[in-house]
Amino acid sequence: MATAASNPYLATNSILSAGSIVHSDGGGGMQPGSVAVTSVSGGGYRGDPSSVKMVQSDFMQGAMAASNGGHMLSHAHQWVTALPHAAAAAAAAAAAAVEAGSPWASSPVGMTGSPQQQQQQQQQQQQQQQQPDVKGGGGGGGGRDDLHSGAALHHRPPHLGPPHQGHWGAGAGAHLPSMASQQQQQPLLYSQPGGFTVNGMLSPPPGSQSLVHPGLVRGDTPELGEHPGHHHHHHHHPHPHPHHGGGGGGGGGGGGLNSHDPHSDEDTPTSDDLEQFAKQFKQRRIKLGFTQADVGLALGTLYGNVFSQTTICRFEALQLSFKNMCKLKPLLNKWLEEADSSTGSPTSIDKIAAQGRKRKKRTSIEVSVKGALESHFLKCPKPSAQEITNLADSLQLEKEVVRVWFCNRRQKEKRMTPPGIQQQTPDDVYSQVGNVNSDTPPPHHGLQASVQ
DNA sequence: ATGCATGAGTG
DNA sequence: ACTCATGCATA
Repeated sequence: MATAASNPYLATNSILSAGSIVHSDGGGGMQPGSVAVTSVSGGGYRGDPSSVKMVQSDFMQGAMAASNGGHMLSHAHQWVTALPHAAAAAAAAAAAAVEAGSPWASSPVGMTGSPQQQQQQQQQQQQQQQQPDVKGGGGGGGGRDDLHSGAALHHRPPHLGPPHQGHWGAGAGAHLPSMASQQQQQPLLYSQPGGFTVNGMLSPPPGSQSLVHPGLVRGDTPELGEHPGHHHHHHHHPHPHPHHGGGGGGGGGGGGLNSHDPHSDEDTPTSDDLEQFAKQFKQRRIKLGFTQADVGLALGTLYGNVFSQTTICRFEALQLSFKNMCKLKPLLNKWLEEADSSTGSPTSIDKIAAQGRKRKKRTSIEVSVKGALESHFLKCPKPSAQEITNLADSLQLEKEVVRVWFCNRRQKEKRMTPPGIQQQTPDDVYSQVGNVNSDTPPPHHGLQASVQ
């Protein structure tokens, strides 16, 4: 629509324009109430070309793209600008630093029915190993995706599943114990530049060797068990679980060692575990006085993977895919341990700032339009290119916007935590026994409980 | 807390 | 072009 026509994005750089005007797409068709507007934030973005320090993750991506021949998928149009030159240099450095040795345990796994299957068996596990490369801990180089595991990727039988997408939490039902394929990512710690102590908030105890045990020992893994027989018994016990000690303090002196949770670190997390953990995590985090953002940064300084507030938030709310939850749990768990062990640490977090990437301004879609999209989604979650085009046309939105909307919508369906399914009372155990596949009805969100 | 966006990896 | 993991920018 107008936006497309006017092509606001390229203009760019214009941060200046921002401030006050909304880019007028007006020309064409902006009628109140019918189109999407893209809002401009006051500052636009903060591009700081001079910043040498980039967030690792971004940096990595940039580097990779570059090395790829710089061929980023060309989308319709790119709103981004080129990468800062700094990236290149940094990349080189990182590359040099890279060294092999990825201790990733390869867990042989087998996982089969993934809890979240979709009606069409598309590729779901493809992403299991998204980044095979080893990137060592070079100075700072850890990318965000250094983890990931499993190497095994075997196609699963196309058993057509029920058209339901299982929400893992939901049904609570069947969580198979074995969907694991978990990995443990290597904790690469990057060597910090000498004299530059960037430790996050918690200073690791002097002999902190903590992170380095990859733990690959566990015998190989079980193969899993996905019994074809699909008899899933879900128990779904609410297990109130014994809190592990903690307590803050409690233990102070002790020495105690009861360590607690049965499933603490590595072991296959089950949905319940995750749910449990997330809850506890949030609670402790708050108690300790950290924000979600703090945690995200701390993970970066501690383990080399920075995460945003968003991700932490989603983790706590269980709004990530099962796999993703599993990936993050160990890291957060580690943080938690460190965090509450260190009393009164000076939460010093150095701000890393900046990334100089420009993003397309967020388009806000009108409610009415959203409604329309919703309806279409119900009818057809995966519209063809052509359909997207018409739809976009009729709604007066850019095609790209519509496409993305659908992608995001699908993701939302997948990750589930239909808010609402948290844990129910023990009684429900009975109720579930019979339904083999109790598909989770569309969890209309609506109730979200926990507040923060 | 979430909506829209980007990009790597896969077909 | 899609899925998935993530995150900036917002509400």
